[in-house]
Amino acid sequence: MSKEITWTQEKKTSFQEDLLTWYRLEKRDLPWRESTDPYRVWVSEIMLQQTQVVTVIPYFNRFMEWFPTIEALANANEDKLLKAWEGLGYYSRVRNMQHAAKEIVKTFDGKMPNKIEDILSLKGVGPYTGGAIGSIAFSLPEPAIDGNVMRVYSRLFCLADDIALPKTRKVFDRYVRDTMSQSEPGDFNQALMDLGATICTPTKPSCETCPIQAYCEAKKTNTISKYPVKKKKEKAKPLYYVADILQNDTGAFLLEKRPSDGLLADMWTFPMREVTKKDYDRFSQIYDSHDVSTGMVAEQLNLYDEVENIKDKNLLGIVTHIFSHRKWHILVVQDKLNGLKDTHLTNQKWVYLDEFPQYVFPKPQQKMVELLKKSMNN
DNA sequence: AATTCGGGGCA
DNA sequence: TGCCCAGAATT
Repeated sequence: MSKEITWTQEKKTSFQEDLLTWYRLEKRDLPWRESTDPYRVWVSEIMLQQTQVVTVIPYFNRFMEWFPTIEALANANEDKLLKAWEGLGYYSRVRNMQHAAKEIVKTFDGKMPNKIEDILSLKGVGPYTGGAIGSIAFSLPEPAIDGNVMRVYSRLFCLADDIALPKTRKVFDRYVRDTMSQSEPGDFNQALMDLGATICTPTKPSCETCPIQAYCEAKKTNTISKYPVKKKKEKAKPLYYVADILQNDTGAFLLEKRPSDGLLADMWTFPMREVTKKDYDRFSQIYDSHDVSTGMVAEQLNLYDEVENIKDKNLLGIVTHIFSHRKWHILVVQDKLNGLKDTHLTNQKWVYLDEFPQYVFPKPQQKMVELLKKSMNN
């Protein structure tokens, strides 16, 4: 079924040397490369999942200050932990990491285990991250196959397997395992990542400066642009919401904690409710056609009866936010009367503006707060 | 095997 | 806009 690897041992060796030589010369200077301490490698690899290097750097430095050791992570306060991750996304990553840290303290004497099976047993550590930790921290000859590596190898061997399919990772595993450096697996894996990030890029790769162009089948056959093969993703499904900004007579705002599972678990937002696209459109069209810098009252537009749920509200603005699989459209409204409304829901809380930084806000909420602050300055 | 998890960088 | 990013867990 899949192609055989036809490289001689001599070719493999010289390929590895060319790649490693380039890496020693050109490798990026990154905070987590100051050492190969397993904890630092682990934290960086988790943060780097589906996240670009430039985004991770400040988060990584702060995280290491706040939680310098595995034990510190295991014992960390949950709110502080989530706060350290605020804005980074995929929040289950940090919950899983603490779960794993506790496991390491309990089962592995507080030290990252050095056997690949044990590393892979940790919550949140999959084939990629396990290979990265194993190879970089413990020099285990394990591949670390991510999007970069699949792109590089798909071109190197003209592999047309759809890299969006789960089973394709096994194909690449075989190729990388068979061609990687056994003596310096950590540098080899990191070299592939750097190559994918700086030379063998998705569009317009710099083949002229590529240290392994002589080995590249796609370069030889002038088919670079055909690789990697990847099925297109579904578009994000649009969802429509109204968010209420309510303020009590002491000036505090009502916040609501999201459920413990699902999207943005345990994070705080203004109370939101889903509305139909029809209701959303009606109101947002009106919004588009008017100056909203001073806010607008639906009531004044005789839409009182047409726009259910949002009458009596001042529209502060619209927040949109794109996740990987859905797109939120949020009408942000404020009760036009500074109401004396109260709440008895346990997942809600009255919070003053200057206390907001103590709460973990996902991006859409941060955007809504910006709208609120802007309106308060007018 | 398909879906569900955020958010930003960049043409 | 659409694509990609040092992916893993859940269903």
